[in-house]
Amino acid sequence: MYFCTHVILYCMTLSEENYLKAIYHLSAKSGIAVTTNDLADAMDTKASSATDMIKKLADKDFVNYKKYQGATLTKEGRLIAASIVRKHRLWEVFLVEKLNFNWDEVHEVAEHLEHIKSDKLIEELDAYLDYPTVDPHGDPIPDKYGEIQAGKKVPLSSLKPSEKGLCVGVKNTSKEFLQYLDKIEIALGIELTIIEKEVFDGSVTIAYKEFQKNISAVAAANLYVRKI
Amino acid sequence: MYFCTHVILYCMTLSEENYLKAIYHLSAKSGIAVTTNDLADAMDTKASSATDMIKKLADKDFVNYKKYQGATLTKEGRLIAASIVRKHRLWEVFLVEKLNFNWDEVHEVAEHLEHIKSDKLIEELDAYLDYPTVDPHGDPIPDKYGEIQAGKKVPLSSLKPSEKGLCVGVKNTSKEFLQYLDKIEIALGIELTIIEKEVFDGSVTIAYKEFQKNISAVAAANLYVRKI
DNA sequence: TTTTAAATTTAGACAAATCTAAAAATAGTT
DNA sequence: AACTATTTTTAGATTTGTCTAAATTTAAAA
Ligand SMILES: [Mn+2]
Ligand SMILES: [Mn+2]
Ligand SMILES: [Mn+2]
Ligand SMILES: [Mn+2]
Repeated sequence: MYFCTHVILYCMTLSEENYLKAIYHLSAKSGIAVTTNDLADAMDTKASSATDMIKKLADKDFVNYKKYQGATLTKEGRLIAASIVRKHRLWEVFLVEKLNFNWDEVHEVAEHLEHIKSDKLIEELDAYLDYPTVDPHGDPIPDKYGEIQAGKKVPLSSLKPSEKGLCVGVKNTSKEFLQYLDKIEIALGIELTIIEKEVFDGSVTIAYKEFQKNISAVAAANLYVRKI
Repeated sequence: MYFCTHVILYCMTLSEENYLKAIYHLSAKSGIAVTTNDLADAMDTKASSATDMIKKLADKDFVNYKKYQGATLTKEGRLIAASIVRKHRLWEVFLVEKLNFNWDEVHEVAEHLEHIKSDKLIEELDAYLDYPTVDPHGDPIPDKYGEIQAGKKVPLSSLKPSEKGLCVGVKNTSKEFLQYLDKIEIALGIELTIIEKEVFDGSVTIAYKEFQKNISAVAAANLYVRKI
């Protein structure tokens, strides 16, 4: 018995899946209905295109929509979106763990792999990877029911001097930031201790491994830790 | 340095790739130019659609085309088609070797995976699978230059009594035939000896493993062996 | 409250890939 | 060679996802 077979039967187009996923991510961030403009920005299209697609998704009962009021996911829409995110993140784990990809190289390929439709494929891949719970960027992998068990991660910038955190994820996943972290040898699973916070620019001095370094407020805000 | 980067830049559509692959398979079979009707049949579309696509591929210099004369691949078209077949067959190996798929389950998923565009992905996959030369059905995997080193396989039906063959592939790849082979415990790599050929219906009695069985002329014609 | 600005939707157009129906070319047959 | 049947191409229509430009609605400001 594999993941949401009853839903996959709806046989969505590539575009429908990508819009649904964008709505999923945007509404997770804001908590409220996703606006047409935000959706268009996220999808790199125009507002009129977003409106068209929202209507189509509403027709299929994947989103709730009232004119001028933005869109929210229905239970079914959320499940489909979560399954796409699940696939995306499992493939990212595969690429890093098995195929020697670096964590800054996986996203683009995963954008395509996430649309492959096969329940057996994704369940076998999950097993093959030994049921990972987070992807290479520390983002949680929804289970086959679309649920994520969130370890409550906080930005490093929220910690105070002498507090310790386990590095569990990144907010910004740009190549530039990931490569910066590589350069200063910060990776997921590393323990960080806050030494000092500079008042005037928010930069943070942290100790980890054998290092003690100062990172900018921007960097600290984009690195997630779990307090320990 | 990965496979035909200069070609992938052409950024083909899904449909273009599938037509090109169909022309590749059809022309390999017949040796001559692929007709519009044959192509339409293979693609499960109408002749008019095949004509349209042939024209588009000819515009892009992937096929040679003169009205009413059918289509042949250009060097560039053949390279792209071979790269898609290469990806298809490597993914089939992956699914069987790593994800516990049976050989009758892989084709449909591979039809989708073959369109994922990433040179690094496919080269790393190739290495991860230890550079296989044939897929789970015994079909050869083109190398990164589109070349296949064909082990000259012949249908089992062409062997005479007392001749031996190593089972290396199947012609018919339908679920039904593959499951039939599973049932009678014939798999790739098995040694077969012809005991007797029935004149009136062409059926063949073969010995393999601990068995001696009679298979139909149709089955024998669809099982490839390499004489030993 | 009126006016202005911003966000959203509608209307109409376009490219890609397909179809049906009709025309044109080729191949086969008398 | 002339006729017929088959194959192939063209013409015109349709669906999907996109766009621009214009109209409408909502939000903000005066
Ligand atoms: Mn990603
Ligand atoms: Mn990720
Ligand atoms: Mn196959
Ligand atoms: Mn195969």
